[in-house]
Amino acid sequence: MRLSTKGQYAVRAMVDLAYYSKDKPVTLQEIADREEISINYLEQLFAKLRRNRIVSSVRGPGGGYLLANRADKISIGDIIDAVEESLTPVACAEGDVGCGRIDKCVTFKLWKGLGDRIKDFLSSITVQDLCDDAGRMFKDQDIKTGSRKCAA
Amino acid sequence: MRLSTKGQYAVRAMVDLAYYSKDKPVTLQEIADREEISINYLEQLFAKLRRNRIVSSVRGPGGGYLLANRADKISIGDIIDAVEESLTPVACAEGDVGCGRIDKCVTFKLWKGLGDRIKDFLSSITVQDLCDDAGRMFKDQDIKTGSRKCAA
DNA sequence: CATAATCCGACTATTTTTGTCAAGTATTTT
DNA sequence: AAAATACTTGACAAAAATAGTCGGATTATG
Repeated sequence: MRLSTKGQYAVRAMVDLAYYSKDKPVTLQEIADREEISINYLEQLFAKLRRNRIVSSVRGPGGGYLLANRADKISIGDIIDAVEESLTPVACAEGDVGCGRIDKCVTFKLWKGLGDRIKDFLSSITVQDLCDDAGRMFKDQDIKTGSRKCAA
Repeated sequence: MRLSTKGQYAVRAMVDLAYYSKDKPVTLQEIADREEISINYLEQLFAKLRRNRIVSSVRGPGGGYLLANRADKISIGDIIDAVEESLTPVACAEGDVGCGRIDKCVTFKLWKGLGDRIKDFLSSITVQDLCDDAGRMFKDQDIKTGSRKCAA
C-alpha cells in the first residue's frame, strides 16, 4: 500500500513550485536542486502534470513552469492522479462499475469504500494548505531544508 | 496505491475460511479450489497468518485451518498487516517517528494523516461483516461464485 | 546565431510481485 | 507400523512495475 516515489516527488515538486513561483516561471533545474530530485525524472513528472493541466509551461530562456490554477484549487489528489495511475486499492474497484459482478463480489464494497476514503482525504488537502504549513515552518529559511534528507 | 494481490487474496481466503469453517478445519485445497488461488501461494499466506495468530492449524488427515479468534474480532487491517508489509503510504510515515525531521518536513503530516485514515477504515471492518454480506448475497449458492472471475 | 529552457521517446537497471517447486516434518487413521 | 493427509521451509524464477538515464529535438530570447 505504498505510494510510489513518483507521487511523493510530484507533491513535493508542486509545493515547491507553488511556494517559489509568485508570478514568474520556475525552472525544473531550480526545483531539482532544492528538492534533490533528478531533473530528468522531474521532466517526466511535469510532462504528465502539464498534460493534466495542473501546471503550464513557458518554453525558451526565462521559461519554466507555473501553476495552471490557484494553489487552493489544486488538491493533492489531483497531483497524484496526474502522475500515478490510480488511487483505487484494487483494480476491480476502478470507476464505479467493478468487475461486472458487483452484486456477487464480497470484497468489492470493501475496496470501493477504502478507495473513497483515500480520495476524499487527498481531495480535501490543497497545495495551498501545504504551502501555508511550509511558510509557518520555515519562515526565513529556504524551504529545501525540509524536503532534503526526508524520504518523503 | 494498489494493494498487492497478496493482501487481496488473504482477505478473500479469510472470508472463505470464516464462512465455511463452522467448527471443523478447512483445508487449503478447498479454499484454493473455491477461490481459484494457487495452493502453493496460499500456503505462504497462511504461514504468515498463523504466525500472526490470525488462524490456527490442525495437522493430519481431517486437518486444516481455523480462525484463531471470533470472526468479529478479526479486522481486515489485521489480515493485511499480517501478510503485507505495511499500510503506510510512504516509508517515512512508518510508526510515529518519521524521518527524524518531522518538524521540518512539509509532507510528513500529509502522509501520516493518509495512513491513519487507511488504518482506521480497515480496522473498522471485520471478517464477520464480510461474511454477513456474503450470507445475504449468496443464500443457498456457493460462495465461490462471487470471488471467481473477480480480480479482487 | 548562441543559449536557455522545455519537450519527447527510447532505453536500462533494479526491485517487487507473483508465483512454482521440491524435500521434509508432523499427525491421525487404519 | 504404514499410509494418507496436511503443514513447513527454503530456494528458485518469470514477469511486471518502478526508478532513473540519455540523447536529441523544439522553441524562444537576446
